[in-house]
Amino acid sequence: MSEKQQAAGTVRRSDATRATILASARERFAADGYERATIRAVARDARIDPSMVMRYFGSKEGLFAAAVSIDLRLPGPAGIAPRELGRTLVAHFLALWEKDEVLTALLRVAATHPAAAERMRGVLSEQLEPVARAVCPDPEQAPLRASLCASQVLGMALTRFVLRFPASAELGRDEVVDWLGPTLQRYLTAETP
Amino acid sequence: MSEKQQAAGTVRRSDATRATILASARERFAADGYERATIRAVARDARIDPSMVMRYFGSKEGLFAAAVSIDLRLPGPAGIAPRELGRTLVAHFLALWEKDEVLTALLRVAATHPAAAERMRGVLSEQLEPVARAVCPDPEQAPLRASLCASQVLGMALTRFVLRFPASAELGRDEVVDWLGPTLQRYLTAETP
DNA sequence: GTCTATAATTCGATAGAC
DNA sequence: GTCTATCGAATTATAGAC
Repeated sequence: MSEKQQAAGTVRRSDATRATILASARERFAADGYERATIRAVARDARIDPSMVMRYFGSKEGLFAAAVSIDLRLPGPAGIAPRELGRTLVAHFLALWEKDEVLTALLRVAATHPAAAERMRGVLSEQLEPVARAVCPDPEQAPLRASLCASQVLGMALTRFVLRFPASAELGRDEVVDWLGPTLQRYLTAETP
Repeated sequence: MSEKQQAAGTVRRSDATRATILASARERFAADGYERATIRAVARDARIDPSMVMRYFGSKEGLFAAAVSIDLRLPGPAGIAPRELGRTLVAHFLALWEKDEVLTALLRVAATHPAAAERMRGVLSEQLEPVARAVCPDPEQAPLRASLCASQVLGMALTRFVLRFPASAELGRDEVVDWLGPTLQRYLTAETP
């Protein structure tokens, strides 16, 4: 509280710098993963001094945590036609992945960074499980149903945005929805096979 | 050809050392990814000197290439009941993932290592596309059908073996086959949605 | 074949001038 | 707030003794 007061809504120079650093960090983490995304490279992209990154975020871990902080805000099952739930979820996830590089960064880093994997697990299951709990035949199966949906959504994200399989990357958004929608629909609502 | 002759079938000391190094390398790459799997750590696991790894494999790249060299040997579509193709493929992939850590290592490294991603693309699509070409309605769609199958298979491998989502990791093999089998079946044989 | 020593980089993080 | 200089540690890779 000994800091200088800051009126709400104003833009300090430091806020712009922070935002620039975070944008560069997301790009680097999404492109290279955790280890190869160096603070020096992030700083170079943001055209500032590497020591500024440390000043603002304390450490590389702090930078990563700030860069991938996000709120998915999946739509609740209310207001969606039950038969369209699978397609709606796929379309929503697709939009989230393409909006920025936060999820791509999180996925790529999660492959080798335990804390990021934990974060991915929390982000997805905490958002998907409520949906599954609301619509699947047995609410106790919500974690199972949600994890099945996650496996297909993350698998498509992996082949499309991370591994860049041509046939996956070149699919139109509508085609992805048409193919994966029924899969998620079944994972959520079908009786146990 | 100036090397000492080696009768086929005998086991040199160096062959045992090579095999030990490769086993340790697979474990480390599977657990830590490319950057954090250091030659020193591999050597320590194999209880040999780090310089021996360089002597045998020339470089870290060479070690990785040798550690993940594998032949999937997917069963051809011949001899499988067409209606059981999806389930058969899922069961076969599951067995391959659990046989050793080669595929887990390849997947984890592929997230940040372009050469590994290229290898994963080749390994999977070259094995899956022929199957898809033989059974899908329009052979021209084989790459598309194969990439859809890959997205679901790799997605399950990701959540089960790499990110270790509890609900995915605790699934029994039969449950995985029951849930994913129909998905692959549809990706391979369904009419374009 | 095996090991020691070390070269050559590169990284995260810190100290401190301005 | 910004930058220079640098520390200490870790890495891959090489040279060479034994």
